[in-house]
Formats: sequence, C-alpha cells, structure tokens
Amino acid sequence: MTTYSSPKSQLSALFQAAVTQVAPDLAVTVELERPKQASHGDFACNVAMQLAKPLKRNPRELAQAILDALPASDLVARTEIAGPGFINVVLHASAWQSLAAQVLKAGDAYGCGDMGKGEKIQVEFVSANPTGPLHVGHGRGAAFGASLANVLALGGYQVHREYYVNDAGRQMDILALSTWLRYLELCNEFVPFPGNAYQGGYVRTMAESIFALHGDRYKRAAGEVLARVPDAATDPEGHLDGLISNAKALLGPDYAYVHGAALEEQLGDCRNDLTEFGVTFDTWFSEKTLHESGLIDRAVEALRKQGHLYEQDGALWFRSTAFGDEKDRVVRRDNGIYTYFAADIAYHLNKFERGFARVIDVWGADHHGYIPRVKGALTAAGQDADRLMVALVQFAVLYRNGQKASMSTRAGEYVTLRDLRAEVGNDAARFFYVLRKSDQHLDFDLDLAKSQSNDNPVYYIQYAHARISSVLSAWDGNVEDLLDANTTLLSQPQELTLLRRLAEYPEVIAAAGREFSPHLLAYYLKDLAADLHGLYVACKFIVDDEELKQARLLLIAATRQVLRHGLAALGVSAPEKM
RNA sequence: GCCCCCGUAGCUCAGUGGAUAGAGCAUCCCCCUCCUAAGGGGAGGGUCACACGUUCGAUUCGUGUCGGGGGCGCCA
Repeated sequence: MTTYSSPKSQLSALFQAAVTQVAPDLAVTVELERPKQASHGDFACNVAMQLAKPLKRNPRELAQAILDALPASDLVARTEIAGPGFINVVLHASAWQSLAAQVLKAGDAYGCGDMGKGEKIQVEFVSANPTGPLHVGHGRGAAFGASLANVLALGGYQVHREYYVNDAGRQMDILALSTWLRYLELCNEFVPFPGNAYQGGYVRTMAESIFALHGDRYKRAAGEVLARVPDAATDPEGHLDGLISNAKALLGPDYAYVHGAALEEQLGDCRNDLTEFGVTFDTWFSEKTLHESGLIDRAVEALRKQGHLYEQDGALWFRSTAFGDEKDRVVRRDNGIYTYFAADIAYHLNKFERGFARVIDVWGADHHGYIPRVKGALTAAGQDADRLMVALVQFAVLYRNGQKASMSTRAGEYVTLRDLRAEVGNDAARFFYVLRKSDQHLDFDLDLAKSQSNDNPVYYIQYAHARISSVLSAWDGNVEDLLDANTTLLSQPQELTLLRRLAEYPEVIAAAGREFSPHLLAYYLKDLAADLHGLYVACKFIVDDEELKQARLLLIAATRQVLRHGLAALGVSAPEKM
C-alpha cells in the first residue's frame, strides 16, 4: 500500500514538536480542526488555550511561543493568532495540489488506513429468524452491517462477516407446523389455522411444493392433530405448543423433513435476497450445531463450575445480577430445554475461541436490555467482555399513506426487503438506510421513497460520477498519462475546495469505522459530489491550454476514484452514464 | 416502574467542548449557443426544548424537568 501522509497529519506532527518544546512536562495531544469559516484558514489549533491553565500563562502569548517553536516547513504559508488564542494556519496551495496525483497513484488504497492494524474482527449482522421473508427492518441492519464491515476493512481490520441462523427453537417449530397445516389443507385435512401461526402466503407456497414433491405422504388425520390440544381461544400459545408436539409425535422422523424443508427454503430465500442487495457473509453459523456439538452443555457446565448457576422452580438460572443485570436469567427451562440465551452464551464463547480480537454484534434496538446478560455471562466465563461491542440499530418504521404500517411477520402484513428493493432500487435503498445514524429511528415513508426515487440523494452522487466519466470519455486519453500534470495550475476556488475535500476522505473512513457510523461516509460523498458539481459548472475541463486541461482532468479523475471507492463501501453502484 | 433513542430552519435531518450552527426538500429570484440542467448561484427562514451545573469557552459534557418514539418473557 502506498504510504501517504496527509497535509493534516504532517502539520499535526509540526505542532506536536513545538508543543513538546514549549511544554515538555505536559503530555498533550495536538488537535487540529478544520474551521467552519474559510477566513480562519485551513486548520485551527486550540492547544494554546488548553495549555494556558496548567502553565499559568496567557493563551495568546503561549500561542506565540508555540509558533516560535514551530519547525520550519514548506507546508505552512502563514499563521495567525486569533480570538482567545486560536492558532490559524494556511497551507501553501501546493500541499493540496499534489494530492490529486497521489490519490490516483494510490488508487483503491487511497482512503485505507492502518487503524485496525490487521486485527481480526467479526461483524455479526442481520441474523434474522429464517421464518419468513426479510422485511424492511432487517434491510436496515443488513445495509448498516455491510457498510460498517466495509469501512472497518478499509480501516485496516481483517473483517469476518457472519450471520447467526436461529434454526433451533420454537419459532422454527411454529414455521414447520404452519407449513404442515397448510400442507394438510391440500390433503383435505382441515385443522383451523391458528392466529398466532405464520399467516404469510409464502407458507402456502412451501406447502404446495412439498405436496407437489411428495403427494400426501405426510398426511395425518385432522382429528389426531387436534387431540388433547388446549383450546385456541383461551390458551393460544398452549394451543400452538400442543399442535407442535402432536406434529412431532405423528410425523416421527418425517417431522425433521418438514422442518428442514421449511428452513432450507426460507434461508435460501434470505440468502438470495441479501446477495441481490450486495450483502454477503463469510459464515452462516447454525444455532442448531451449538446444541448438537455439545457446546451449550460445555458452556453451561463451565458457568456451573464457577458457581454462577443455581436451580429454582425446576429451572436453571444464571446469576446475572452479580454482573450488573437487573434480574437473573434462565438458561435451562423446567422442561429441560435450553433457552436462546444459553445458546447465545455458547455462541459468543465460540466467537472468542475462534480468535477474533473483537466481536461486533449488530442488533435491533429492542435487544438493548439483552446486553448486560450476555456481557455478564462472558465475564462469568472468564472472558474480557469488552471485546464484545454491540451496535444497536433502531427500528425502521414503515409509513404507508401517512400511516404506520404493521411489520408483524406472523400476521404476514408487512413490506419485504424484496418489495422495497423492487420499488426504490438497490442503490437508493442501500444509501437511504445508512443516511441516518444507526441509533436513530428511521421513518421509512414508502410513498415518499417511491414517488421521489429520482430525487434521492444517491442520484446526486452518482450523477457526479457519471459527469466525470462523461468528460473523461469525451477526452479519450489515458488517465495514467495525467500523473505528471502541472497541478500548480489548479488555483480556482472550486478546484482548491475539491482538493481539500479529497484530503478529508481517509479521515472520514477512519471515523466511520471507529464510531460505527457509516452515515458519515454517506454525508461526505454528498459533500464531495456537491464540490464536483460546483466545479463542473464553473470550469471547463477540455480546454485548449494543454497543461491546464491535464491538471483539471487529473483532479476530476482523482475525484472519480474517491466517489467510486466510497460508493462501493456503501454498496452503491457508480454508473458511467445516467 | 425501569431501560434505550430522540428534541437543531416550515419539513426531513447532519454537525461540533471553540470563533458568525449547516445540508436537502419546500418558497422566491437568477444561470444552458458550451464536456449530461438528475446541475449551479442567490434570498428569506434558528431562544440548537427548558433549567441548573462543570469549563477560559456548552448547541455539544453532567444532573433535573417537559415533550415524542421504542423496549422490558422459563419467546427467539
């Protein structure tokens, strides 16, 4: 990778040296900020004001002392002390001008950093129950998780993307039962379909394909299915559980077939959906394997040995209150079945055992209360729970005709991710999802997304890319030949603005990863596109002056590189033409 | 009751321990003989919910109040 030292980091080093000289006994890290006002220079430093108190000196006087100690450099054009003690710095234009060729030379390495130092890090996201199509809420987790994983990878982490498949447990049993009951209808055996079973049309579709493949092989009498089952009206959950246990008893080994067929179908659908959405995973981790491999037994046994478990009311409890949780949690129910929590303890221990220095879970915000117990269990098992970081993603609430739309999977009345993608397109959906901070509620107005799809900000950015491509193809030359262009000719305000913006890109990538905030990248790309459009209107690129032409083409070629790179990190395409 | 998120322009939302708080949309006024007008320039629009505290400095940090949204299972 091309080593590249930005104007900011170079200047920062100069200031650090000066401060060390002025205040050798104080460990101060110099912070440089980009002033909001252009008249305050390229960078402003507030270190004099920070040092004023501990050194008991006047901040403006201190600022002068720092400036006197600043090593000589051809980077700095001029400095000034302003206001209460700011040091404002203007760099020579050459500091920015040389950037264009550097970006192009570095190519896809430009923007990458070494913040992660090659550390192995896992991002687990989506992990939706495979009990039906992904809906728009899952879409947000997918877009966020994928973009986060991308910016972390660019930031120098070795990123592993994982989907946790909840293929064990009651929800899957309910799906298998729902499918079977629809199948029985095809066999003319009618069991009243429970209101709390999965209502979606996809369940009928699965039943039909089983019927098409196997005829009435799995047919059982409705009366047997309903035998000794609690009344649906007075005990709906008990009714459902009764049906499930009857299904298991009546089908015997065939139950596993129905269960497995439903799982395969839904998981495959989910995988295709995500792949089309540009979201892929290194591992699809099966919850069932945790049960079958004895990992859960082992995890529970480890906790028991350490004295963190106790029995009460026939169930086995984890004393999570000892680790800051508000109440203790059951790991094994009185019916002998492990809870989801028990599986999750084993799963997280397994993640740690796989050698990830850090593990990021992307969860829906409704799981926030779940964090203390998982971290508590990890601590109890002797692990460093701080290696687990949870990124909570608030709900994407769907609005249709100004009304909040229900997103209940069981009720089957929700908009799927697939529908959304078909309506607004993958690019707009990916971009729209990460245009909000993840911990902020996202109101997804379907009608607006549909009616205004052409006004979506994603097109504004893509248009900038297409415009550049259009110019470069009109020029019909080789971009590599531009690397030696005389960039000192880039002196228009719009050109310098664009160059400064390009310089920010590596910082934006780093911040987006560090703060789990891919939206910073989305906003940056909007700004970058705006700068490009501003330049486009102000300057002509293919001009008679050969030197100027080369310099300008170099600048926009570098801009295109960053646009393309940033859009790719967000999973958005960069079209050559629009 | 406890926990989480939010309160910034008419609307949707960024942003920041610093100097005169931004963008898009909407409204109004301008700019294509020219590499894509899906663009650009300009105008109007603000008690950064409120109070107190920390700080040289608070819209930003802390506490509290008010208001909006969401979550709190031997479900997963």
